[in-house]
Amino acid sequence: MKSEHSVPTMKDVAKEAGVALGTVSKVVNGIPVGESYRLRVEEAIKKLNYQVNSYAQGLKASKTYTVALLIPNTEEPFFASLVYHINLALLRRKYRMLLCSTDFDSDQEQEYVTMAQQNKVDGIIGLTYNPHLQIEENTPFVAIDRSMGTKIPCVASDNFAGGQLAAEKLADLGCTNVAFLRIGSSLDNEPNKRKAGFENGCLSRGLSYEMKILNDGDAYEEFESFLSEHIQDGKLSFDGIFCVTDRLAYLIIKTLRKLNLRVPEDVQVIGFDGIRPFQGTEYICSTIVQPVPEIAEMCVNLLLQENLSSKPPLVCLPVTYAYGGTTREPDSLFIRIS
Amino acid sequence: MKSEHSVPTMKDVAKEAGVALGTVSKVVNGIPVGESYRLRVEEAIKKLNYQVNSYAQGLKASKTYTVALLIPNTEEPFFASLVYHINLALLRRKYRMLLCSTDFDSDQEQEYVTMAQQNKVDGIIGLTYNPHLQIEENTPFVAIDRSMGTKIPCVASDNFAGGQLAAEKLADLGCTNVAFLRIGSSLDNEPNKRKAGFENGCLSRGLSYEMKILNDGDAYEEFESFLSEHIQDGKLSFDGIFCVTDRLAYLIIKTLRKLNLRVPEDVQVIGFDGIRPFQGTEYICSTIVQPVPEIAEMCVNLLLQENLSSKPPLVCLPVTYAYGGTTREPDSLFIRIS
DNA sequence: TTGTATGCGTTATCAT
DNA sequence: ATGATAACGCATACAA
Repeated sequence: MKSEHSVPTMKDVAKEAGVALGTVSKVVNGIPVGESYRLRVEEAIKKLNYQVNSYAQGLKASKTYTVALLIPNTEEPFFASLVYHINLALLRRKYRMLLCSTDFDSDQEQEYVTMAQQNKVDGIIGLTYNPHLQIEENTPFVAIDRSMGTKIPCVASDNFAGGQLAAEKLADLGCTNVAFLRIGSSLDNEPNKRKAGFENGCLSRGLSYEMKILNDGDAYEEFESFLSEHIQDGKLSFDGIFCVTDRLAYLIIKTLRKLNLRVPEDVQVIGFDGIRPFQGTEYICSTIVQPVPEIAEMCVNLLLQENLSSKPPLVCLPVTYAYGGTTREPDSLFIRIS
Repeated sequence: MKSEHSVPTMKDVAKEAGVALGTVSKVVNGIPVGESYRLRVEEAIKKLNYQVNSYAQGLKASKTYTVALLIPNTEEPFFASLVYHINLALLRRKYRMLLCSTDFDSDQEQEYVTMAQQNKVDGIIGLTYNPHLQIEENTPFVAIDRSMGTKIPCVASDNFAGGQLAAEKLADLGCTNVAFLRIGSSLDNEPNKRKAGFENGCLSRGLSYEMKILNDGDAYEEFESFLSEHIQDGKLSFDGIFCVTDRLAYLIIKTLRKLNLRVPEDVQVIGFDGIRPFQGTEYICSTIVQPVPEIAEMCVNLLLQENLSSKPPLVCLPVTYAYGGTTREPDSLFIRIS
């Protein structure tokens, strides 16, 4: 007999329960049905250990309750956190998540978009770098950190405000001469606004500042020489540094210590992202924290929202400052202020 | 007309190319077909921007090229790395990955197994904690770090050897009196063998050792008092500590420094896992490195292997020691030895 | 209210 | 070699 070897189908359940196929379908989908029928069907389902086949469902309904997430990787802590929170936000809504690691590769990004569409996903969330990414009109797409035209909503932190906040914090903490260090994609994306925000903050608070901006290919060593050049008699000419990411801040702090500069006594450092080495531990440095859970929630909401017409082109979520050991203690700050 | 609004199907392509449905299917699947037909079909596919529907394929073939990964979360660095490498290993084989974050919750673990089976996944890879996880016979399953019976292969690092290696390294580095600190699941899983391996290593190298073992619920502070109790005149009675994970090592190192003990001068610390704060940066501490890429590859290989009969019950992969700043410099070691 | 029949997009088995 | 047709498992419009 067939049903012995293969997984049971609705037909098997119907036969077992002695009812019609449609009745089983209704029971499965919670559509009202005669009490006695329902019981018999439920019993049969348990007996056969029946489970609906999502693929048949998806084919029928052309709705698959699946969303693809395109992200460079899951090892870099910020990405890892994003993946986790988006996964949770989706699972809460009974959606499944197809994870696609793109490794920053434009071709892979395009490939996975195609793959996702073959899979008839209900939507795609993407943190991508390919400036020419082709997306079918009929596949909802939400971008993270990069605007891809008015038809595609973009969700990001308020990077400009974050830059401003960093400048203001450094000013509050007593800095007068600061630097902005940046390395990363030269692509026009949202995180690039951190620079403008920082400049703006420096100007409004009367901080004198300098910038050192590298591109992705450039050697990190350029930062080392930049810093060395600004040391005179063992003293750095900056008393505050804003790094575009916590990752860079981490490296810069190591370099500063190698140069016999104390952090935060000689120079205070603020990063951006809000990375912790492990879950539940302290921040790796003083930092502007991105609201990752909120970003995740917003992406999923926008993606699954029915009325596509009212989708905003850009959503910026508020960031916060957090102490992480590389700026003056918050306590000493209170003393100074009061 | 219909094909204007919905996505094109094979039928649309057939009509466009003026050939039969079956012919299109053959072209799509690379089955030989008359040259002129093939060209016409390919042209029609491009013109309509046709893509095969994986859901219809999956329904027909009851093979979906999808694998589910059950893991507590993707934020903890070790899990994040595992997710990344498993994702790559699957994508290399043209398999898709369904990510399920379980948050260490037994009910969620069971729920996602059921969900995955409904999705007719071709297999499940799981790093789970539910001791009673029910898995359908016909769904291939590979476990990470925990044996779940002889029918389910388990892939793990060689945790016993790792524990041994830690003891041997500490001995090589000049330690004579060491401690083993552990916190974590009391469940019977592979990482628990680190303790036995360490004891074994200590015995064979004549190290005297002490153990402090906490369970998941216990307060971290117990380690602090344990360490405090072992300080006399500002000196710790251990010169080496092996922590069951890098995470714990990280916390312990912070505590040691708070107690005015220098690492590695006063006490050397070795962790386990091989965590880096960011991709491409140095290890967070001296550590026993788990071969994550190899674990990932092995899981995927075992899962997709055809002959289910020859699946080994337990595969242990070799670990390595890596210097990470919390043991004596490898250079000074060479000098000492030579 | 319950049962029956059709179609979702593909693949594969047949005749042609 | 090509084209028609059935079947995969489910949902639903429709008939009973």
